[in-house]
Amino acid sequence: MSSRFSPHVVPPPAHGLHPSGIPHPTIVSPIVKQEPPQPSSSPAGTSKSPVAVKKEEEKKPHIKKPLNAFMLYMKEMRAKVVAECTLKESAAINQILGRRWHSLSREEQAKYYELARKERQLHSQLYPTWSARDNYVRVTPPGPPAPSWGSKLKRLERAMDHGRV
DNA sequence: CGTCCTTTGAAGGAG
DNA sequence: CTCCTTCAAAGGACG
Repeated sequence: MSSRFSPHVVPPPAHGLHPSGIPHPTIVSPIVKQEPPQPSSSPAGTSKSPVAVKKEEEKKPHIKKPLNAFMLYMKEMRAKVVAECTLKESAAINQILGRRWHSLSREEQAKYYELARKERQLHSQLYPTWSARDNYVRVTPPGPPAPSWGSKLKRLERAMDHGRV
């Protein structure tokens, strides 16, 4: 199995572009938003270089985690569900998506599982050194909970539901 | 303008 | 190995 890939593997993604020429959505530039018009200052000074930054990780463009099967399913069906419902709240839509997910047949679910496999495999080939922890912002405090953790505790409360009944 | 709420899956981290 | 925690999408609601 390990020999599946040609020995000519080229780990260094010097080019952020996918071999197909299609950039991956996982690549998010650190600065995507164009700041609003600024009075005074030097508007002309900063000539907008259309090129330069676009999808290269010159710096560290917060590479997102690869989407799992359900997330991929959500991306496709969400628009449809929203079109049929007057709701737009993701929280409610996601509940419907989750329900519909159970309605899928094995082959249908398998389709998304395999698709997610490719996403992960592609992600790993584009960023072999990337780690899921790189996106971690919330960290579990090693010691006892500090008083500043009031809001964060809500997360822990949900976590309790998972392992605690 | 940031966080919540909500879903499942992945994966790291701790034990 | 098992169990726990965080992030992925994502859009109104809320502070």
